[in-house]
Amino acid sequence: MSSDLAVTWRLGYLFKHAQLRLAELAEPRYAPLGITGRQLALLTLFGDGPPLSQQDGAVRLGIDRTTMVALVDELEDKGLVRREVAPGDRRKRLVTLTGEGERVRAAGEEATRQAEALLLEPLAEGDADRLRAALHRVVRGE
Amino acid sequence: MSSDLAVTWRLGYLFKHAQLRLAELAEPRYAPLGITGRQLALLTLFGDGPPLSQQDGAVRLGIDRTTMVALVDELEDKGLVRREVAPGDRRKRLVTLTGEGERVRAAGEEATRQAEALLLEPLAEGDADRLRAALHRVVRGE
DNA sequence: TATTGTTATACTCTATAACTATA
DNA sequence: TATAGTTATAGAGTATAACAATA
Repeated sequence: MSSDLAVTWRLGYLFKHAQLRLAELAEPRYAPLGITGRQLALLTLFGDGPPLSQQDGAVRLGIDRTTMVALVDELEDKGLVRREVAPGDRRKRLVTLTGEGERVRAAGEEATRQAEALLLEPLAEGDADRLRAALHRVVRGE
Repeated sequence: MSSDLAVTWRLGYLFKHAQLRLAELAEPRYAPLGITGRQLALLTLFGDGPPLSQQDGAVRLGIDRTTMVALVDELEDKGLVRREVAPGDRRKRLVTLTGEGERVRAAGEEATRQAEALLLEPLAEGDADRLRAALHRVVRGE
């Protein structure tokens, strides 16, 4: 199957295939909740900490603000989030979770924990923690 | 910028952004060679070990065989690879590198080493090796 | 019948440009 | 003038279906 060619040790290959395997494990667990992994990422983002505008959220996720519009539309259509005009700046729309959105977020995060645990199963516990910490440092660039 | 919200510790987020940062570092180094990262991945795959058919290569990279057709077309148009009918099975096309393809592959792999080194710069050397090994085990699922 | 390569087609994801409203 | 949100549109990247050649 994946053999052991030089290409399988390149970071680009490893990041891509780690992502593919994680999606295989996670998406079937999100499906019963009626959401995709990307939609859950938004629920996690907007459900955590002080309310963010769409623009703020887009920057944090590394996506374009026009992409954010479509994603928020999807969640609003499902009744999982609300747009609210920001007090103090009427150009901004703060995105907050509805009760149902909060419920789906909690269930989705439990599904995420399960999928991540399965993905990391081949690693000893300390190695799993070190993997996550190393990725976090690399992504932050410090 | 990337702050320290819960979402930034999810593996899905970390894999995606690690990939984005790597691409930012690598693509400018590939550009002078006239290739993209994906094209270099093919040169690395087909330049390593015994000749592979398009189908074999597609399976190893985790892409569809119809996608492979288009990618090989690109490299063939640039004169970097050749298609050869497989001796013993006239349905198969073995993909091999031209002299120029081999030259570009070598230069590209040096560029990859530089980009990976920059990405992993925040980590101690042992941690970098452990990151790569942990990803490899996770991707192989064992 | 099954597999490999190919083509045509469609779908997903994303970004760019241009617009409205607000600052 | 600049920023936030929106819409329309276009470009990657990818997959599905159907076909020809070969096994």
